Amino acid sequence: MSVDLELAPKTKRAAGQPCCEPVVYPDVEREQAVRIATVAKALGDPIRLQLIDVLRKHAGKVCVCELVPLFDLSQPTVSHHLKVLRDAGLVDSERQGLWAYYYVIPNALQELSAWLN
Amino acid sequence: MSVDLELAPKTKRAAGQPCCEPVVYPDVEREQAVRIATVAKALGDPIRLQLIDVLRKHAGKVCVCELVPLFDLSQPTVSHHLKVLRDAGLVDSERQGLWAYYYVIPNALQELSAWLN
DNA sequence: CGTATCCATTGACAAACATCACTTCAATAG
DNA sequence: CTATTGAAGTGATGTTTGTCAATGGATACG
Repeated sequence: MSVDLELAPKTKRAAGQPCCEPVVYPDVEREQAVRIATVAKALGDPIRLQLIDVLRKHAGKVCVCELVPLFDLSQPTVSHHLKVLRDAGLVDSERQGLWAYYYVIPNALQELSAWLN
Repeated sequence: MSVDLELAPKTKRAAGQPCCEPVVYPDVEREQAVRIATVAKALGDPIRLQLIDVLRKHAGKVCVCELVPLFDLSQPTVSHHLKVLRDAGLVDSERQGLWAYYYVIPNALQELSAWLN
């Protein structure tokens, strides 16, 4: 992110004076923040976090029919969470006949991870 | 997380047979998932992500009056986001006279970061 | 005192979200 | 072709979220 803002000095001031200098926020940072926050938001549900966890641990493609019984949720609800993860760019799926196999998109978590470290 | 589940083999099967073996989901994992998802959820808004970013970059305590002008938001809204971050255990604040200074709680992001890596 | 300032809280409201029952679609089996 | 099955889509519903205007509480200043 590298928000290189010179924040105003944190000193007390006389009444009537403005607290801080006006600060301009760079738009570039904002776009990156939106991207990272989108990923974080998708992970911000325990079910989805566990879905990603299972998919990552399995290191391959996992059938939806194996994912549904892991949770105490209806099949459409699990399907909905998978769609949220797909819309956020974290997973993708592949159909083989009746079955649908999901997998984590490589490096999808990288920008968030890099920002955290 | 280490979800050590033996997922059912992803082989096709005859009609009338159940798709997967019943799988039990361990409760311990669930609690950790809830904790990590709580942190991720708090970061799942661009404003809050930028707030955390500024607080981390500044490596100290930052006055609210310096944070508000960074965003095109009303002061109560910024205050609300700071409260969400505090409720999630990511930041804490300290009052000095009229001013309130926020800072990132050390290691608050560690469990999420560790899970991602 | 009285007034100004910083910040949090409240109330309100539209938008987004999580969930389920129901339905639809595609593909396979018989 | 028909019936069955896996998975996605729809509609409805109750909850949560993001935002602001208005208010309140505490502190500093004169």
